[in-house]
Amino acid sequence: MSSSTTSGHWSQALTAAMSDPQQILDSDDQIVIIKDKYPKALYHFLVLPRRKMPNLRNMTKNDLDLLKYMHNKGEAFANRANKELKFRFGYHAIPSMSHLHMHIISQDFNSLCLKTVKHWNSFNTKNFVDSADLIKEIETKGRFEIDQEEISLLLKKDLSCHVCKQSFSTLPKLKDHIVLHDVTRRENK
DNA sequence: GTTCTAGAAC
DNA sequence: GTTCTAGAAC
Repeated sequence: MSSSTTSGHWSQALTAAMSDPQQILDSDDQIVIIKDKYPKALYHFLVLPRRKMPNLRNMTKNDLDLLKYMHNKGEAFANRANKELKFRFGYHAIPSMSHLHMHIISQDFNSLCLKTVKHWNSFNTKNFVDSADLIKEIETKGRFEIDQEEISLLLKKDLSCHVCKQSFSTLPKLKDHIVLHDVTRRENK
């Protein structure tokens, strides 16, 4: 069988991971939590609903209960993993992998797997949709809107620090800079 | 999503 | 010469 058949294609890897007991960190009847295979920060996990969910812009109020459940499970999991670091919980507006997944990611971005401009911007522009914002917008407007063209431009735009907004010409320079910030922690004392 | 690597940028 | 990005992957 070819490796490019649908079930074996790279974009289906999350669906495969969900049914691999060795990869499951936590699960219940509604969700599964796994490690991101190429973590972009010290702590980087994914919350996946067991049932198939539409993509962000096809969500309706009927999906709110599960979205809230995923959010709460994600926050609890982050608290268990590390109480010092600041975390964000959210979805990529333009995801590469199939099967809806909520990222749980600490804001240190200290990782050798973070290698490209697109990596950086996918977590630090409007391509990263905070779970709380998604939920709020579906509650108030009944749906979530995405300007795909705007987002794909953002992914290529110049790099800037998520803490102080300083711009950098290359990713290595930005990575050298962000380690200087201690405000990736929850309390900046 | 990643790997590989050509050639642009420095 | 080295660093860095960006496009193909059959």
